[in-house]
Formats: sequence, structure tokens, C-alpha cells
Amino acid sequence: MVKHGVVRLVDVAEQAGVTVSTASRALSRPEMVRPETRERVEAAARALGYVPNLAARSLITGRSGVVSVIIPDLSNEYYASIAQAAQVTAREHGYEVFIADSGFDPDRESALVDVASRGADGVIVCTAQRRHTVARDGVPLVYVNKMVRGHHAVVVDPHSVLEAQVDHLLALGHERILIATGPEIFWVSEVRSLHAARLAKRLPSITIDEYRGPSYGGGRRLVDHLDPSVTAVAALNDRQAIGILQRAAEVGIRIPDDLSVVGCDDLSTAAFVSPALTTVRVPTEALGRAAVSLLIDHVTDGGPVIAEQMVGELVVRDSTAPPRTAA
Amino acid sequence: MVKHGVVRLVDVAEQAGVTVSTASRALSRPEMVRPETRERVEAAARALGYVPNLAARSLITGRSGVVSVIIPDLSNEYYASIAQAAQVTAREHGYEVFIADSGFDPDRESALVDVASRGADGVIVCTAQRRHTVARDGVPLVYVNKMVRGHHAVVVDPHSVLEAQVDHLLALGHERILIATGPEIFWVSEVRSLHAARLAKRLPSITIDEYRGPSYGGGRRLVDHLDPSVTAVAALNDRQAIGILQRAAEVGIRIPDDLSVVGCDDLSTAAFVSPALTTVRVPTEALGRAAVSLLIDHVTDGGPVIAEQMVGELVVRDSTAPPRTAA
DNA sequence: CTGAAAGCGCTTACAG
DNA sequence: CTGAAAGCGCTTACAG
Repeated sequence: MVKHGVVRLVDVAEQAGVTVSTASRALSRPEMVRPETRERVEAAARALGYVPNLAARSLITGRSGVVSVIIPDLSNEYYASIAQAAQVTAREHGYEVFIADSGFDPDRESALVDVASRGADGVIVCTAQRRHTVARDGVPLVYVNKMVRGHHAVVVDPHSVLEAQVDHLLALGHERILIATGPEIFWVSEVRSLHAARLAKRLPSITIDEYRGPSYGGGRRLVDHLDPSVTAVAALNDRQAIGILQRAAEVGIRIPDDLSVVGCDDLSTAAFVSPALTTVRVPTEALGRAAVSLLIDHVTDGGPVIAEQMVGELVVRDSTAPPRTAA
Repeated sequence: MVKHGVVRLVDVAEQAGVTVSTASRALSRPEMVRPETRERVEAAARALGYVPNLAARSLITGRSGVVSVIIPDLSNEYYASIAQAAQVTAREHGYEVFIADSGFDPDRESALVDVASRGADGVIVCTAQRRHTVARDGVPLVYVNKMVRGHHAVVVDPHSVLEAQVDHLLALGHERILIATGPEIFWVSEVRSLHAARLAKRLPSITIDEYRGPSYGGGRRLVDHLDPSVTAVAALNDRQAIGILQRAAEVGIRIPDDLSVVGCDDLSTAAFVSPALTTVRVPTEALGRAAVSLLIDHVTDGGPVIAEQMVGELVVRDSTAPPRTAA
């Protein structure tokens, strides 16, 4: 009889009439034992309800079989979707995923990376903020949503997003376009600012807002500080865009008649708000998958540092239209 | 020098001039060593960048310090919010949380419970489906969103939800009310059906729909099968309610003029759809917190089986109004 | 308060 | 193909 209902490998071995060594091989490297031995061990394991002690295995192999994914906000569909895709892909590679939530707090993020590094074979840090996070030595790490010199990363190219937004608005005939870039604590904002500045130089009617953040509140405040001559806004993301929609409705700005708004991300909410939001779809699933693939196929092998860039895709809905003054 | 940059406790001990035993105590049970010894060990640990090998610790203590939370869909805000609250609470108790996604698949859910049981000190299974899930012997388990005889559980009382919905509609003057209960594969649906049947017996103008599921699609289909005399719908959840709103808009049913709709959950989307959805707010955070508290404070101590029931709270917005024929 | 020693459950060279 | 033995890094009675 085994104590406490916990079945160990030695119990299985005894039942099968072999030693632990053989039992271990039969279970983890079946090609190394005689077929009948394997069957006997497998039968014993099944009969006893054996489940390996992961801690022991991990102690000896030095691998845990888990990948940690750290995201800023679990209840934010955007990040959840990345984490979910990562999970699916990781499982395909035989890894479990451990998802943790930093609550957008850089300090907590660092702490989590640290904790995660201890137990995991690799960690994926999904974060927008530029503030540097350092993983423990020797633990493979991939960033999602920002590029950090010397580190692997998967990002959506901010240029492609801004271009999709602005091209769409220009095509509709807008000239007085406001580009929201967000503050430079965010990696995307930094890159977006550069590109926006370049655009503004070429097209002087373009203005830039770098103060309002990527949130509903940021969008609302943007409306309250809006130059009346602006006819279109390229928002930082959908949350900000939806905040703009909300506040605009409250203060009597009609969308898209008085103001066109284009978002970014394509949250599921984007299709339900009124008017339905024109936006740039971000391939969140691809981000998650790519991060895991990079981690497993590449980082672990000590390959060169890679930064994958993906592109967004414009989704036209009802929040954009030609400017009233034109057309 | 240590090999591979991996600092073990023995390295710290050596540096501090003590044995591993003392080093171990200094770090995990500081009150057992002399203050100056502790300081010496702590200094050494800091200097060397020591981080404990969790697998080794877990092997010997028999505890992993992790709680697994299994949810059906990570990118569903409702479940994400429960998981997030669970995570916060667990951390307050010194546990890390491991969140996994079953994709609404009962088989995968079972498999995940099984995998999770190996590594975790306890598991929280957040699931709507009645189909029974069995944890490994000896691993504490708490269900969220369904009650299972003989198991700990935290749920929102379906009676309270239905009552809030129906009372609101009755107060507005509705008589021809359709109650969507959902198919009985869901635990809530089972309970909700019972209560709905009782209501229908008392108020014969109430009808019941048990075919349409708790999804956007379910809501859309519900509209396509709607008896024109119905003036109000008590939906199974917000997703279904939003599906109703969408489809109603397409087929020219005005809401709330022609039809009142009340949802359940209060997803963030609920406030943004048009018209803004009247719904019953479910305390998802409280669910997550309670599940963890139950797991840690009670299940582990072998206390009696507990099923906590919480109640929803009506949030009135714009999708409900008095029936046109009345008032 | 500290040390020497055993042991957690597994895997894996090393012999046979 | 199988067994005996060592060892992964830690914790914890047991002596001192």
C-alpha cells in the first residue's frame, strides 16, 4: 500500500516487477525498453493512477516545461488574446503556460519576471512601456509590443498602423488631421511620434497630440482639447477612440459628420460602439504565436537576436467619412 | 566561481562561512538563527544574486505555492476578471496563480484539471457546464459558476439574477415577457429553468426559451424566432442580449420602443452598445476572491463543503422601457 | 544557535 | 535491455 494515496515511480516499478530505472525509461523513453516491459510498466502506472512528480522531474532535468507570459491586464481583451494564442502554441510544443498580470505596474512587472524566471524555461513579457525590464541571467525572454536592444521581440510595426490610418483619412479628403501619439513612456508612442513628425513636416495641416494616453479617459480629454478645425483623428488605440466617440456624443460633435475617428487594435467592442469604429486590426493571435515560436525555436538554441514586425490591416466601419467642408 | 551562473544555496553558505543548513534557515526561517548570521547570509545571497530553486523546495516541502485557475475563455472579459481577482487574492496569501484556458471544451478542461493538479496546491475550475469534472484525489478544488454536490463552489445565485430581471420588467409594466434560460448543459440554465417555470405558472403571460445559448449568435437567433407579442426579454447574459440588440436593429425592431432587453453580467461592452444595455451586474471580482479564500482558508484545512452564493445587482440603462401598448 | 546527515521523487550515465 | 548508484538543490528532524 502507498501512503496518502500518492503513487510514486517506485510503486509502479514494484508493481511491474522492475526497478525504478526501468520504470522511468518505460515511461519517458519507451524506445529504450523491451515492448513487453513497457506494457507491464504502463499497465501498472495506469492501475495505480500514477502521475509524475513534476518538481522532482524538473529538479533533475533542469527544465520545468512551463513558459511564463506576463501581461499588463488580464481583463483587457487585447492582451488576453495574445496570451491565449501563446498558450495554444506553447501547448503544441509541449509547454504549459503560466499567465500573470502586472496591472500596468513596471515594478510589479519586474518582480513577476523575476519570479517567473525561477520556475519557467522562458518568459514572454507583453508590455507597452519602454522602461526596461531585465530577466534573470540565462532565462530566455521575448518581448511583445516593444523592441529592446539586444532582446528578442515581436511587435506590430507602428509605421504600418499610422500609415494605414492616415492614408485612409487622406483618401477620404481630410486635411486637418490630428494624430494622437501618446506619451513617450510607451514604446509605440516613441516610434509613432517620429513618424508623425515626419508626416507633419510634409503635410503641415497635420497636428499631433502626445498628451492623451491610450485609454477611454485619454480619448475623452482629447475631445475637450480639440482644435475645432480638426476634421479627423488618428487615435492611438481603440480604447482612446471609443473615449473620443463617447465624449463627442456628449458635447454634440457628430461622428463621422463633424469628425472622423480611426482607432487601432480592433477590439470586439469596436464593432459594437455607435457608430461602429473604423480601425486598424492588429494580429494579436499572430503576436502570441510568434512570441512562443521565437522563444522555443530560437532563443533556446541561442540564435541571433530577432525582432519580428507585423503589420495591421485597415477595417472600415462607420466612424470615418469625407469631411463636410470638402466633397 | 559557480558554474553556469546558477547560484545554489551551498554557494551562498560558503560565501557566508556557514553550512547549507544554516543558510537555509537564515533565508526561510530567520528567527531560528542569530541576527548577525542571518545578515551575513542575506548579504551573501544578495551579492551572489541567489534565487531559490523552486523545484527543489517544492520537492521537499510537498507544496508548490501555486494555485491553478482554469477558465473557459481567456479573452472573455467575464472570466478574465474572475481569474484576475483570484490572482490578486492568491498573491496576498503568498501563492502564485497559473491560469489556463479550456476553450469551453469539457475534455480539455478535465485534462487541464489533471495537469494542474500535479503542480498546484489547489485548483479553481471556472466553468458553466454541468458535465462533471473530477480533480485528482487529494488536490483541493473549488468550482466557480456551478455547484457540484460534495464540492466547494462559489456561484452567483441564478434566482437573484432572474428575479432582478423580471421584477424590473414587471415594474415597467411588461406582461409578455420572454425568459431565455439556455440549454440545460449549463448549470445556471438548469436552475434558471426551474425558477422560470415557477414564474410562468404564476404569470401565464411569461414564456420561456431554452434553445438559444449564451452567445451573440444565440441572441440573434432568438430574435428570428421571437413571438411578435413579446414586449420584453430577460436574456441569459450580456452576449446574448447584445446579439438581440444587433439582430433587432437589422430587422427593424426598435429597442426599447418595440422590445425591452435586460442582460446579465455587465460586461464593459454593455455600457457602449446602442442602446446602452440594462443588465444585472455580476460581482466577478468577488467571485474570484471568494474562490481563492475558500481554497486557502478552508479546503486546505479540510473544513466542511461550502457553496457560497452571491447576488447580482440591477443596472438600468437604455435598453428597457415601458411597453408601448401600456403606459 | 549551528552542523552533519538523511531524504523528497525523479533521471541518467555507467556497468553489466 | 536492465539494474545499482549517484545526484539534482533544497529542508528538517536530530544531535550537539
